Amino acid sequence: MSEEKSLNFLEEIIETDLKNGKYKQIITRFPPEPNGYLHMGHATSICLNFGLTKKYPGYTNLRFDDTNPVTEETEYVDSIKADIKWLGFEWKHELYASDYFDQLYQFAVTLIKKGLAYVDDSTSEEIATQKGTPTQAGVNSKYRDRSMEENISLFEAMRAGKYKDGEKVLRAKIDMAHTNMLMRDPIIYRIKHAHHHRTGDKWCIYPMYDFAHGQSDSIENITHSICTLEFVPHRELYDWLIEQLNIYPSHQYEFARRNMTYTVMSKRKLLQLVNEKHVSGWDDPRMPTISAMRRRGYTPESIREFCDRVGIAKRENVVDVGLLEFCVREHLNRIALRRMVVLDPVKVVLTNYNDEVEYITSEGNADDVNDSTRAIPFGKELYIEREDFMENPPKKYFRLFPGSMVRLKSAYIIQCNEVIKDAEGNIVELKCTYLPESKSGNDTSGIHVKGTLHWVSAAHAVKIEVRLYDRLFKVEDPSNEEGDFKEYINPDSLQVIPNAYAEPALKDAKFEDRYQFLRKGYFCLDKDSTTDKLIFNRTVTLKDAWAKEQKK
RNA sequence: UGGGUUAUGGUGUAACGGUAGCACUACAGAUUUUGAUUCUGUCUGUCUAGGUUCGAAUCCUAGUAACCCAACCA
Repeated sequence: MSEEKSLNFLEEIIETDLKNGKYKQIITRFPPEPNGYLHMGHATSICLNFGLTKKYPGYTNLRFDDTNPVTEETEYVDSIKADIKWLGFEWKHELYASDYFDQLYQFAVTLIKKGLAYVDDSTSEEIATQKGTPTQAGVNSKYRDRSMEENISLFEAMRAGKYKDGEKVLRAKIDMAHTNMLMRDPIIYRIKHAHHHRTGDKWCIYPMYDFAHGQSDSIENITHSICTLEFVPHRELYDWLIEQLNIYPSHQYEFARRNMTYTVMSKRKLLQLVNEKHVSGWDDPRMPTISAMRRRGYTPESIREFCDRVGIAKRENVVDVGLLEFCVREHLNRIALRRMVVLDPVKVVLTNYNDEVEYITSEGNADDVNDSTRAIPFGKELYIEREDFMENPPKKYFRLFPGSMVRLKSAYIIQCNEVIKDAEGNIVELKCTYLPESKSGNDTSGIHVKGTLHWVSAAHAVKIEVRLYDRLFKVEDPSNEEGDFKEYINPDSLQVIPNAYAEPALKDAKFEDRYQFLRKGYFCLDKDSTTDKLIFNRTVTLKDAWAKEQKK
């Protein structure tokens, strides 16, 4: 039953820690900075951090890393909370690094008193020069040897607002010749006369990441502080500060960030796409943000499944977006209601059908026992998909062509007899006959056809708008290409079909429902819909063996 | 000319000195009133070179490659 699934490296560490009695429970945290929307990379981290404390005893905090008032906003706080909840996770405590500003200030004072921090008057450029390079040792600042008393009073003056932005900083006193650049007297406090989204104007000095993150972890007794690989060099400083401050020893562990093909996954790049209007906003359905994927019709289940299948490790990776699509198809196939919509219509007239309207029944979802069937109007005039008819079909084409027979889904078998064209030679109508004895459910015709088409009764068709999305970029790894990543944006990533023909049942579409437009893909209602005009987003296409066959 | 991290099929991830497995993809086939779903099968892999060992993806040595580090960002 419970065939054992292998553990990832973090689960191994945790199981060892639990087994050794190092911890009775584990505490993790998800630490977003509220300066942007969450994306699939964050989803990985969320599933990891919250998933770990679902699997093992303990809990996970949500902590906003809000130490830079210039870039952070409440709008982002709200969106982040909504996204985590939507993904299906619950945090134990909602916390903010800014909750700890008083405590962090005291930590800084402690460091100064121990002779391990000093106020530096150097300019930003001077400090950068002092740092040296990865291959050259840095040099000490001329302010490095100020007395403890002087440092204390200068730091108090910084806090009191006596200085302008950039005039002074507080630096840890470690080693300017250290091989780890981060240990070369890192800046731990800077002056920013800026309004903070939570603390308002109480502070004009703010701690840097390195002097906030680890300390916040420690205050919250985080046992496993999980972050991405680029923070590996920070771990030495993280540990050094905890040791010097003699506070609860949280530990940092790093895993490789998640990348996906045909998209970009950095907040900076996503912000550019939004600001430069390459997309309509953070929740444009083509974006890899959680809010965009929600709007597009992805389910939390499918995203969690994706994260689970990909797993975590420490090596660079670019996951095939096809796996994400597989996961969402797998879930949607189970839950989506089947409906028929013709995106690019061509009219079919059944010459031997009378003028009455007949209602045929069809299943909403064959896999769902609770789902009821629905009645669909059928009549003399119908629409089918233009690509489902060819005058001169290639081999293996088993849709409609002159003389051929196909089944109309849940209805009758029809045969094409005549093609009507306009002056320009465009096909405007197909005259067909239907086989009365071939009705679905009691077909006595004895005829087997290879093709089954979706259709909509012309007299009952409901006009809807359909938005088809394709990958946002033309290349697998836009960040790794020559030049700017925006040069590789796919110009055809959005295709709007203003007037698709839908069966009447779709008039009652609900936002929370998922639909499969037969043979066309999975769709959901978009928030731009009005009562006059329903708008549907294509979440993902169906697998298309015919399209593949044609490429050969 | 520094420090750190990582190398397993096309992609992602297992194997913890003992048969290189799983999933996605690709390909072939069966079923199908969705060319969907479902089912079956096939292909492709241990960065390189040495060494230790009865036996190495795993241990040792030497290379190679990729990524990260010089923001008063996180």
